[in-house]
Amino acid sequence: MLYMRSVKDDRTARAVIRDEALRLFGAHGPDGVSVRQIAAAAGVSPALVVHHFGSKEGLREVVDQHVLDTFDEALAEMTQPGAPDLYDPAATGSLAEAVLRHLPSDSPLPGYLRRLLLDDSEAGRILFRRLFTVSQGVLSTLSQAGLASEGNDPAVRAAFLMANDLAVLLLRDRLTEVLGVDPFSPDGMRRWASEVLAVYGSGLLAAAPRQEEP
Amino acid sequence: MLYMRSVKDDRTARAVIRDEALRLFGAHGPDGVSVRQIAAAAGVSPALVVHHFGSKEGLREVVDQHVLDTFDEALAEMTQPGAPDLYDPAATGSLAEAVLRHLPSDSPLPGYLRRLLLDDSEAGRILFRRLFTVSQGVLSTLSQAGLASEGNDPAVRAAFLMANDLAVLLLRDRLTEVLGVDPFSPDGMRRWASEVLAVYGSGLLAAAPRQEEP
DNA sequence: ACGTTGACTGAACAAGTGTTTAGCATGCTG
DNA sequence: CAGCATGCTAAACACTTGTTCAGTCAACGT
Repeated sequence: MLYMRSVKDDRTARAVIRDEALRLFGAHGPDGVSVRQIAAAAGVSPALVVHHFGSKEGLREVVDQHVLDTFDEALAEMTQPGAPDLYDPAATGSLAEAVLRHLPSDSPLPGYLRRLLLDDSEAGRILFRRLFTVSQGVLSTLSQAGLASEGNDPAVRAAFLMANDLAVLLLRDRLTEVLGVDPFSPDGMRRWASEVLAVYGSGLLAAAPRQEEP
Repeated sequence: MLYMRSVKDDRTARAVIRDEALRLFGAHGPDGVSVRQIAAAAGVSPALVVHHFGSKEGLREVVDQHVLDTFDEALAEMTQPGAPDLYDPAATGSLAEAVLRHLPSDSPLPGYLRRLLLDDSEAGRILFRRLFTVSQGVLSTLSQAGLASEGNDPAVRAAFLMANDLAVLLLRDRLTEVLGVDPFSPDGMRRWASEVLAVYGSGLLAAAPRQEEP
């Protein structure tokens, strides 16, 4: 448990520290992890952590920025080339899901993004604002395409859709427990998206259509 | 700042400690608050805290239980007598809001409930399960009254509605920032509920009706 | 009046925190 | 080769943490 770095690892020690910090911060929060734990996970001495990043706070800022960059990259990837996913009405409520599908299933990024959104940090504010802008853009595009209405209060409607979307990420573990299925698993995503689509499509009142077989 | 207790305060010191812990835990999380800070806020010595509660962990458990009890009380109040709020279709998406309206606007309870839902604690699991059951009950009742459909996947639909509802609580500060209005303020609740009602009523596609004037 | 119980405090303790310092290699550059 | 920066560590520092201990004070029952 002391030395976590595998024998073949061409990342610099600095990168290893950053990655382990990302993983541990995401899992337990910055206050729930000590510099010594990060150092042990990275297989280095505690002093090296502060040597590379100045302080624990400095490390946190670097990780924040790194996560923000990675997220932007993933977002740009799916918003630029053809963008079949984003502006598909069937994908309306799964913006976050779409981003997460671009990541390995054991990625520490979702957990860290979750904390960014929940904790009161500058990076979190930036992230949230960016997501809100995207949500507004999607709603606007759908509206112009005649696939949705912006409603009486477009800003609130965009916020509502985004909040609903993020709720799955924020409450993932809890939902997994009561539903018996991880909403981010293939099966869970199918079931969740199906209901979201039904409600967004024609409201709560509409009679349930037959289960469609693909 | 040292002695927070007002001169007239008939609560026992034990109750004062519990209340201050509730407030501080809700604001900064149990790990973000020291026993000394709680003691100072309550105007007592740190030793008295552990004298009454055994340990910091013991205090946390008592506060958890206290919050759970208070919440159940508030829930029972609005689910029993006539229950005009709960099973009103116009109140579908505002279960949490309805509970919060029963509290003073500066109550520390919402913040603590938020942490219960987000952190991985036993009390949080119980709370979430309880909320899920209520959501299922509401959906079932609305369905029997012909005011909503349970959809193809009633459990997921109930979870979806609950998650959307809770998202406002979890993201309150962030939403306040991008929208410029607190979604729990009278104005914010009106705007938010209006969009929720519109979407739940007839989906995203429906044309925006005229703003209704009461 | 005495003794016991309970609320309560100041001081101390062991453990863990982030950070500093001095020093050891190693490898590049003059 | 000398010199200097770089990556890195062990040890220590000052501080905070939760908790313990000995003891004071007031209230209450006998």
